[in-house]
Amino acid sequence: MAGRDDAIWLRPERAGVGRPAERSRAEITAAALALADSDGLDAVSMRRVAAGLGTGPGSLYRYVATRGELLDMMVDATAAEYRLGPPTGNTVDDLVDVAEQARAIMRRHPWLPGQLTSRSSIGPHGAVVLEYVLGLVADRPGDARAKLELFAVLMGLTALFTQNELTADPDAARRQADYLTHLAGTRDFPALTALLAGTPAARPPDDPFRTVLRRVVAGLLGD
Amino acid sequence: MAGRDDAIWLRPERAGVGRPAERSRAEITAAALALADSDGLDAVSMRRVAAGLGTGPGSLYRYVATRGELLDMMVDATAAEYRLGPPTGNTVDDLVDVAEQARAIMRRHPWLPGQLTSRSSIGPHGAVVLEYVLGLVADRPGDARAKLELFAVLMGLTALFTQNELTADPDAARRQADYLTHLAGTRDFPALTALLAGTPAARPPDDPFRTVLRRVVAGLLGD
DNA sequence: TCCATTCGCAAACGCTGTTCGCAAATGAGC
DNA sequence: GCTCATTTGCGAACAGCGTTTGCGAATGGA
Repeated sequence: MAGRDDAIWLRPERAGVGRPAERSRAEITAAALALADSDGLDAVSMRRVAAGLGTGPGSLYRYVATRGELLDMMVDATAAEYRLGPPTGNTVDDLVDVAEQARAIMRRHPWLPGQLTSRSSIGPHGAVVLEYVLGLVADRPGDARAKLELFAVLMGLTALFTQNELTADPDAARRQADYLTHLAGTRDFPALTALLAGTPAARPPDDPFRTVLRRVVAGLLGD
Repeated sequence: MAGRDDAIWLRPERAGVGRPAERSRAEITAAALALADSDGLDAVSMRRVAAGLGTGPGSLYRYVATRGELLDMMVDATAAEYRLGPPTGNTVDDLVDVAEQARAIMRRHPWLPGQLTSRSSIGPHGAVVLEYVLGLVADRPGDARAKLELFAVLMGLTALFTQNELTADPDAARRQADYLTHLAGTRDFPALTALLAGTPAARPPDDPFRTVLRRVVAGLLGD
């Protein structure tokens, strides 16, 4: 009965009785994380993770009910990398700082943005970040739904931005660029043609992420 | 030699020589789409799609180089559902209208948001939408990178919102809620506790999607 | 009619997540 | 120190997946 209908965070890691486990959730999570960071998320199969730990795939199910739970644990583990100091008092600055830390973490783990946009599970470490953000906007107006939405948009938008600049598959990007330039050769896409004809923009003046995010956050706060 | 290194949109659908194909890309896409709409995206396996067409899985590879290309075709097919009339002249309004249509389309195809945030392939129908949006901001400042980013954020954010309100897996949502209320019972999460203790907000005053999106779009346009 | 070319299809390959049954290991109670 | 309920480790297996391959059948131009 490994797979309960409770969240994995509510299930006790070790039973007080019987033969003690030889491994821990943290150990398995670390192995999966290393695999994902080096070889991509597809490399995180139960077999590969188990092999990295010197065991069989079936054994992992003593620690985890499903592969999805393992992914949830990986995501939550990255949330431990935040360094959340005391707030400055400027709510927008503090929120943008959280987002900037999020982006730095996502850059260290290129598979993370995709997980944050699809899966939205919060574990012990993620809860600390959520609590911090909720504390930042505690004295602001807005109901629970609005504040949780702020958190979701903050993280989601950061994930979208980071995912765009990482462009996981360079081959797919090239195919896409080929097709768009092909369309620009026709007469049916004048705006696209004009866009691609423009100079390649020698260098972006400054990071659009900060400025866009400032505006979005300010907008969400109702300023 | 079905799998070339060109995008599927650049590969001719039918060869001019030899035995003519019995099916078409559109036919296969329609079958896959129906399967996804009714049984979810996981139901779109090469075997199931093929079975729906009364053939074997291997036969599909005469039309498509990979399953990913089939998914790309499904996504592009949904882009045909946009109704893009002449712009009103108010750029923000027109952009928000596109996003609102996107949300309506995503609601009809619950698997779409997830695809739009992960996969970002543009086909013939998607290109029409892109062209329309680029036309809306043609006379605005900003280089190509900024405008393509605007398009990506517009669609991505809409997908995030829609995905949040669809909450694909109700079981996972319950597990998540259980855990958060559990945390609210401890003393380490005062902001979260306060949030969940608040009244359940009888009814949201108006759709947050419109207002949030207006602000984000305005922010991206530099207003 | 010939023939290059394409298509349909059945079989197979390697991989996946997950389940199951049983032997081994453990600590509590006697 | 032994018993025994309980848990763990693990090998084997299952069903399903995406994809490849080889070959007979179908086609239209020469």
